[in-house]
Amino acid sequence: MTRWLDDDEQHTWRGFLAVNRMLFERLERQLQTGAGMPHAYYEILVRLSETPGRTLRMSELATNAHSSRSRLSHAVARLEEMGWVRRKPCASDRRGALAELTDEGMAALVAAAPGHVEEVRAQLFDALSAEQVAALGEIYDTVLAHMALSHMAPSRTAGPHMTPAETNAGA
Amino acid sequence: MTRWLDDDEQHTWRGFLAVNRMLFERLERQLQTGAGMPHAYYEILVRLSETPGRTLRMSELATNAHSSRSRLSHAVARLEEMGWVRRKPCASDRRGALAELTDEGMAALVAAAPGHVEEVRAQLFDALSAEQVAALGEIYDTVLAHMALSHMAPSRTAGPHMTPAETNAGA
DNA sequence: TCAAACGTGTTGAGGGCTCAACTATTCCTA
DNA sequence: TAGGAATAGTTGAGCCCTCAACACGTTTGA
Repeated sequence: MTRWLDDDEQHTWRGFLAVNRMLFERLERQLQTGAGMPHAYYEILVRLSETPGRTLRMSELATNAHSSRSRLSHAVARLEEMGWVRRKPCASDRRGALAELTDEGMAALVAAAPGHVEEVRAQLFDALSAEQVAALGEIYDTVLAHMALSHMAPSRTAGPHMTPAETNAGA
Repeated sequence: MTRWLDDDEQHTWRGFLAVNRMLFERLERQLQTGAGMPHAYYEILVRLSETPGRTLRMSELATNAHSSRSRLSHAVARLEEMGWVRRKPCASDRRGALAELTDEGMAALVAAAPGHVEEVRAQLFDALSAEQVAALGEIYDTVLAHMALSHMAPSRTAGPHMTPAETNAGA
């Protein structure tokens, strides 16, 4: 019943896993030692910095930074301790909260950016041609569109993943 | 000085980040609720299951599963508690340790695999044509080859510690 | 031969994340 | 316009991971 991965899919999937783990490990290390923050925090600062007024509702920030509400709440608490973000009440909705990037936070981001971009370049883009970069971007767009759809469509039946080798595909 | 990302690169990079966070979030959730293990542990079980004798040296297992030694050590401790893996001394090198997949561990993997594969398919491969799958696999191969090289031939010019490099907006 | 260097694996502290439960506010509708 | 449902955000427990330090076995070279 299970639609196991064929050889091409298996190969691509293992490449995906390897690239992701290695790339993120290196990015995290670079950001942590070079700028004292994990990548998730960097992303939060970036999104705030791109917003006019450098201020966003928590929930909107969560969406932009691909974060859960809970994760963002913990993260902003930490970022507040560091003095990089400030919480403010939301005038139009008293349930809400606003997160505002402080000048110190902006400075931390400006200081972190060059080293981070260099690492992304060194690990990823330096390996790829312009055509490959474009192709990769299109593939990601396709996947994102698909994920957004499947998020609304229901019915997840049980099904399998990597073949446990010894059981053979049967497993 | 900084070689910022151009528009295509920026677009691809943001797609990469979005796909990765969403995909892993869904995979982790599926595996956790469906099989009671995080993806990192699933990967460890897979690598062991693929080895004749279902046994590997810790360091080799770490490499295969894209794990640090420390992470693997913690993980195997946990997997031992669950009864899915057993540690054994290594005869040829008394520093070493072997990790062996137990029958219970194999059963857990066989039970977990269908649901996991289905999720990978639903979230990723169902969105892509065979050509896209192949193209993606080649791109990952390229990146992996590049990463392996840059790992040995260092000379990261900017140095591991970046001085908060004053300048430039961007982010 | 034996000490220094190296390799292998473990440990514990600390931090980030998920999950579920919770408070507070706003929306919806009868 | 009250009451329930939905939304916004927070919190704490528990788990996983990283980092640095450690223990111990092996290799090397003077």
